[in-house]
Amino acid sequence: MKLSKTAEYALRIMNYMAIDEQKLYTTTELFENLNIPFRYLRKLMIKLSKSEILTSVQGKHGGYRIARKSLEISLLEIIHATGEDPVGNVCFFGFEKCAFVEKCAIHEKWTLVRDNINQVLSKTTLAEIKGSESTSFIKNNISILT
Amino acid sequence: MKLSKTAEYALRIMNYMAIDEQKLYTTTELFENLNIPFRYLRKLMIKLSKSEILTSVQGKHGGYRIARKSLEISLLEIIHATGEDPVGNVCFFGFEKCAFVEKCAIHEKWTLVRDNINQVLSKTTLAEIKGSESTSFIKNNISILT
DNA sequence: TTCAAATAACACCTAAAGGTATTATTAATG
DNA sequence: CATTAATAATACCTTTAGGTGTTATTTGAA
Ligand code: SF4
Ligand code: SF4
Repeated sequence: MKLSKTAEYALRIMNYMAIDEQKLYTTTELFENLNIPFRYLRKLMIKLSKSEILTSVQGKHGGYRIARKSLEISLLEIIHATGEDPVGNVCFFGFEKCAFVEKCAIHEKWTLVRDNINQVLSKTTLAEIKGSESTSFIKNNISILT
Repeated sequence: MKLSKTAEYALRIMNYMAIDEQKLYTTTELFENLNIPFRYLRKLMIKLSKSEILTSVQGKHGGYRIARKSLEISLLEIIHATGEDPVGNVCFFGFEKCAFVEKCAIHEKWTLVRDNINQVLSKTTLAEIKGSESTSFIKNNISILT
């Protein structure tokens, strides 16, 4: 189970910003800590700021601040803010309409798998997983502004 | 949880061919029943035939036959035959190396999700899910040879 | 009132998955 | 031995996710 890069990035961002919900974070600070391509990060921040989970402040000394109640939102909602749906409600074989006359033997099993994913993502809140200063990220890679 | 199109196609193919493990199936027959783009299907069949889960017979009256023990292989192995790995063993946030000093709160939960997917895909055999003549596919869409 | 430091907007580029097209090869059969 | 019906091989096209580049706008402060 791999989430899309974009979803992973959004989760990194929110997880990091949740450390201090008062603070205004600049894209540069996020870039230096989260190892996300700089310009892609900017684009993503703009997208996320349009979706109620964080707000932007323009101008000098501007930045982004996590929305008040973002700590109580689920990981699934964060992913949804990127415009994706990692769970879906699709056929195991990818058929548009069920192709079998009767349900095939994998149908229920697969439904349980999807339910499991859905549960974890929709019941886990940002507050539960957020990092802290002491568990801050290790910069694995050299980050260079492009 | 959506598998890739290619993985879904491979599963459709194997599931269908498992109905009669003796039979030699032509690409045309598969195309007419599985709603997979014709030329993409051909390419995929060649790929699958190189991976021990099915064998090809060339020439007139040729086709593909499911490998003897394919009924006992897992769904995961079928997906692997397409060159993909739907489970992975990656960080929830997509970090290459773990970015936290200590494991974050989502790590274990996400490991369980991946384990669940892995269990279902690796423990379910083709024999368990295979269709039969009576539960054959309904052709939802008009299929046109291109 | 100008400068600097931030976000916003828009357009473009790249890589990978998915899908097509064409030609070559194989082998049964009249 | 030519025909035909199948797979094999190779190359190319299309769409989309991911990533870059450039210019405009906002706003605090020298
Ligand atoms: S019964 Fe089988 S074919 Fe039908 S929707 Fe479920 S998984 Fe797909
Ligand atoms: S502990 Fe957290 S950051 Fe580290 S590998 Fe696990 S999910 Fe990723």
